Amino acid sequence: MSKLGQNDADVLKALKSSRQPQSAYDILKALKAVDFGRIKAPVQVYRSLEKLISQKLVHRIASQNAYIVCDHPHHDFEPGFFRCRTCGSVTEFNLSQAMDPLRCSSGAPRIDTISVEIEGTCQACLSVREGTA
Amino acid sequence: MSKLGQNDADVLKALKSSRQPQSAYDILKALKAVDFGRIKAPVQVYRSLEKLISQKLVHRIASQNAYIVCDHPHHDFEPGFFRCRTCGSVTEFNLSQAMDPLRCSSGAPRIDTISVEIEGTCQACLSVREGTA
DNA sequence: AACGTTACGTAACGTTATAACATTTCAAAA
DNA sequence: TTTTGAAATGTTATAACGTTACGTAACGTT
Repeated sequence: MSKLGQNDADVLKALKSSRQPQSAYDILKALKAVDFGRIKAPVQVYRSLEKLISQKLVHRIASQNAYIVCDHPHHDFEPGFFRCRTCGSVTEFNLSQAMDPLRCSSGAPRIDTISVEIEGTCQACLSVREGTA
Repeated sequence: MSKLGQNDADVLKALKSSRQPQSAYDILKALKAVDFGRIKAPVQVYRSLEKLISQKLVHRIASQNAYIVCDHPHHDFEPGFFRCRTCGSVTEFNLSQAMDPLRCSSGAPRIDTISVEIEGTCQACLSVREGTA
C-alpha cells in the first residue's frame, strides 16, 4: 500500500468538501482554482482517485460517474449508497443485512464485488416538500 | 408509451445478438456495418436506447457504461445483474429476496430505484479454470 | 555513484453522451 | 383531402469522461 502524496491529499481534500459526489473534472476544476496549480490535468486526478479508492478512503458512484469520500473512514463493512434525487447528497449504509439474500438470489458461484446504488428522496427533502421542516 | 420505430428495432436487434453488454458505440459500429446505413450517428443510438430502456426491453449496466437486452422480457421483477469478469457475460436475477433487507439497511424513507451490480466468476468459467469442464 | 522502482508532469488521444437545430413521417382533426 | 401537430429521424457539433504514451524527477537500495 503506497503512501499518499500531495496530489492525493489535495484530491481527498476536495472530495471532503462535499457530500455530493463530484466528477473527476469537478475535482480538477476545484483544484485548479484553489491550489497553486499543482494539479493541471485529468490524469493526475484519476491517478489519485485510483489510489484513494484502493485504500478505501474514497468510493466511486458508478451510476453518476462520480466520486465521494468515504463517510465511515476505516469502516469494516461493505457499503451501499443512497443518493437523494432532490439534494444530490449521498449516504453510505451497511450492506451486511442484504448480503446473504443478494448472494443467494444472484446464483453466482463466486462473487468479487457487490455494488448497490439506491436513489430516492432523503428525509430532509421529504420534510421540506411537505412543509414540515 | 410511444411506438418503436425502425431505429429502435435495429438497436434492439444488435443488442439481442450478444449476452455481453455493448456500448452505444459498439452498437453504432455494428449497425453501420450491417444495415443500409440508416443509423449513422451516436445520438440516434442513444435515443433508441433511452426509449428501449424506458420500455424495459433493455438495461443499462452503469458500471460498464454499456447496455444489454433484457433476458426476461416482460418480467415483473426488479432485476439485479451478475457479470462474469472472465467471459464478460451478464445474467439477470430477481432482486425480490434482497429488496426488504436493502430497503431496511439503506434507511431511505423513499426509494425510487435500486441498482445492484455484482461481479465475479460464472460457473462455466470456474469449471474451465479447474479443468472440470 | 549506479541502479531499479515508484511517482509525477505533459500532451495527445479515445470513449461516452448530449445540445441544437433541421427535416420527414404519419395519423387524426378539420 | 388538406392541414396540422406530435413523434421520429437526420446532421453537425461539442461537452463530458477517461486512458495511453512517454519522458522526467524523486527516492530508497546496494
